[in-house]
Amino acid sequence: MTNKNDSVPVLVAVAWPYASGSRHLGHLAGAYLPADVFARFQRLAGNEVLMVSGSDVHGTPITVRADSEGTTPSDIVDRYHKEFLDNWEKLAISWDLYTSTGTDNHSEVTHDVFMKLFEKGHIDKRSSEQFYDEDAGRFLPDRYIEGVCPHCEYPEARGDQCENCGRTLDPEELIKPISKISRSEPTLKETEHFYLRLSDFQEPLSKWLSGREGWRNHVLNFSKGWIEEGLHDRAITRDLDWGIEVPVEGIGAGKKIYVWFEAVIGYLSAAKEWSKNNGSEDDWKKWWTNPASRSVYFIGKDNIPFHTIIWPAMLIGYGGLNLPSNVPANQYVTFKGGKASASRGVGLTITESLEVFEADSLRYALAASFPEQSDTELTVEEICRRINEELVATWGNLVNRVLSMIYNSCDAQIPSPELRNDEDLALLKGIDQIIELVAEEIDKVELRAALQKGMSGAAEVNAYLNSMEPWKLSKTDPERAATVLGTALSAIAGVRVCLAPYLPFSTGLLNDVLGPVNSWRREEPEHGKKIEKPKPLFKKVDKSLLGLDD
RNA sequence: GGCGACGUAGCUCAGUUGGUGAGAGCGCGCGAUUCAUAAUCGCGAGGUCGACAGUUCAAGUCUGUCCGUCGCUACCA
Repeated sequence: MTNKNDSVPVLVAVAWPYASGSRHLGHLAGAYLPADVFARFQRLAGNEVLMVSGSDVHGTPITVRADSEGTTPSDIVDRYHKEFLDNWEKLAISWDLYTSTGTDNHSEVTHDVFMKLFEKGHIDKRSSEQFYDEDAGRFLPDRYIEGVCPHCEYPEARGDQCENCGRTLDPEELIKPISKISRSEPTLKETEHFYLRLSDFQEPLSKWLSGREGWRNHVLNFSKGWIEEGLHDRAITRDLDWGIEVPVEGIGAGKKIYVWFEAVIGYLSAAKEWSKNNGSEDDWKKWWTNPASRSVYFIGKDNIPFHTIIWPAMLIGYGGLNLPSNVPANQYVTFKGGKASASRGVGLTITESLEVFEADSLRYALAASFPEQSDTELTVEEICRRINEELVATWGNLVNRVLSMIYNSCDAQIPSPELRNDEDLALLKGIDQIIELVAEEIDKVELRAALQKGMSGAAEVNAYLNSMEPWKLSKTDPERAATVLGTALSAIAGVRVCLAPYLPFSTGLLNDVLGPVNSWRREEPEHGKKIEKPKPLFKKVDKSLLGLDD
């Protein structure tokens, strides 16, 4: 296992939340929370973690939303960026930097990557025809064009897809296309765009992917499938007002870098921004150019090709930067069988959830259901059940019963470890083994199994107490009772280490008694120390008060 | 339509490269216990591993077909 002597830099790269609307529990369970658990563990294991992300502030859905609300894209972005920051604070997501793609730094880094790929010939310029709105004086994104669907004759099909029959469309296929902006008929007009020559990277990517070990099967299969179908060059500029400027003269006004190209660069630009903020401009290289560094990308499965194909292609083209060590993409959390979606009202948003659940309780319930291998069905009922029947009953109650007994029958003093017998030591040995096993699981990003393993430690301590019956010993053999309770408290200190990455708030509540968790091992409680009258770590959820129709 | 995945106890899910009688948590039943947020501990019932066919000495695990569910299909990212 890792320790201080062979500390490894670990880049924890987290999907950039799209500032087009509230994020929901699927996003939280899919990317942000697993990343936080992983990062917290790596820090405790003594590794140098850099965990970065930020709000993705560009892209069509944001402009669409702004238009429909009669406001500006930056208003939309500000609103949701603020909401996200509030979400992260309430959940204690431990970013080293949470920024946005709207910074000057991000533009500069994006331009640098663009120009390097351009100079190396991996980006070239091509002409194509696109719909142009004469009245509005602008080119139209596909979804700004409406018309009659050629398949089902639905009258309000969008240029990218018909909502009625579900087929994907090209805008040229629409019968009687009209611009959503001016309601006039758009005309096809020639426009020039830059393309990323993904086809240049077919071979190196294929080779790179076939050497990946320890990756999740669905991630590898999906990525290899993409490559086998053949990689197509993709346009990386758009005729838009909202986005990052194209850093080349003479391509024409009103062109911006397409958001999929610049958003992934955020991982790099955020690392550089963090470096500048923290004094040493070159610190980012520790995670990006040092071959011993690990970079782990936490994303949902819908983002897989961008992180296993496109971003690696850009990195290979750029040269000298680390490719992803692992992309443990999660599957979906589903609600009533369907993918969570805030816009369609499926499932809860993070903000809504935090209004009814304590942060640690929510973190526990989601972590216990991380969709690591397959889509996982989640309901409000299930979240309550996880909290009340597992978290509170097994762990919260364990802490409370032990502290209460120490408070009531040991003079509120942490007992001495001196008189421990073989049974006591066997319990602690078992807990220490669990701590090691949990470390292995988390390091493999098997976070759900690791949490269950940690909770099994709490069950072992409960079993130990039931067998020792310190509440009886306190009447017949107070000294032995104290030893048992001291042993149980020490075991709790061990279990707490396992749960610390998952439950930062309630772990912190024990700091007064046990001291802070500073490393990945059980610390013996300070005997003789006085404790306060214990309070429960968690509140039970009263389902009847929730009033939620999931 | 094409591609990817999923379909294992009432529920949510695990099941490395095919190999002793199929697992966990919760729920349920019985018993123990009463220190603790009516919490805990022990035991138990419960599954022809979606269907059919095939490969093999041996398949939940490989192959094919079918049924069902979900997602993607490149201008959402």
